Amino acid sequence: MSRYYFSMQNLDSIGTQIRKLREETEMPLRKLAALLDIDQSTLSKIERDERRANTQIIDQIAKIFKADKEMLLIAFYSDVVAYEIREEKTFSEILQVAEAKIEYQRTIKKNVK
Amino acid sequence: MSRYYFSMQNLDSIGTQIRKLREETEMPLRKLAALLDIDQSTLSKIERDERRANTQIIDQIAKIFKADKEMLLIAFYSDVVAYEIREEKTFSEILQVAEAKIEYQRTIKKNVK
DNA sequence: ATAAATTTGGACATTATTTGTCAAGATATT
DNA sequence: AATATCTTGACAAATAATGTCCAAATTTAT
Repeated sequence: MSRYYFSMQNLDSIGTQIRKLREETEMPLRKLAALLDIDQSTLSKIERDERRANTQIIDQIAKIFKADKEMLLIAFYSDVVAYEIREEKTFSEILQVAEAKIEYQRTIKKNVK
Repeated sequence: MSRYYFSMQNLDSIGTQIRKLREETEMPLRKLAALLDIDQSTLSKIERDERRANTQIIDQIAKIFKADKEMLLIAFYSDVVAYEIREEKTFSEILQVAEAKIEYQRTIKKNVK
């Protein structure tokens, strides 16, 4: 159902979600960093939202913990978006217009094909 | 009324909006660039969405053309956001979660004060 | 309580991205 | 055709992101 993520939405940052997945399986940060082929200090910072993850890491995390990749990507991108406009009092309007723009751009693309 | 921007929403990019404002007053690009203290080639690129504007430029544009600064800022930020997630099929969920996160972060801030 | 394992913080070099600037080419206007 | 306007691409400089290391701090196990 299309409102699944809306009703079940998880407001944890992507970093917190990664940390929770890792801790649920009692995997040391050091080991997960090795699996992801990144420095452990980098992973530490990602889990505490001091550094950005990226989609490649999200992808691997989903596989390693058999987690819902789409949900993780939503967490990741919503962090990025929220960070960008968090200080704007019109954040809600900004998001509405952004959505309309994306939809609009897609209808154009379809008609061009 | 709070849904003003929603119903009146302008889906032109910030670049297009700047160009329209400039052309309405028949001001040469060269001259506007001088007022903004940027290179004319940079302004040309901003108007065609090849380079990003910034809030300082938006601010000056609003003053120069006596335009609605808030509307321009919405156009600017919505461009940024739309660009970031335009390829994601879950863009709508991403925006919903981003909004919820910002609201959530603000309630926290208020309670901490 | 101490040792061992784990996580964090900060410095630094490397790489990538953004920004400013210029000059020549293209387009439009007079 | 000359002039004014705008666009394009190249390049350097500034800024930001990323990778890497290691020591300090914290947590866990013995």
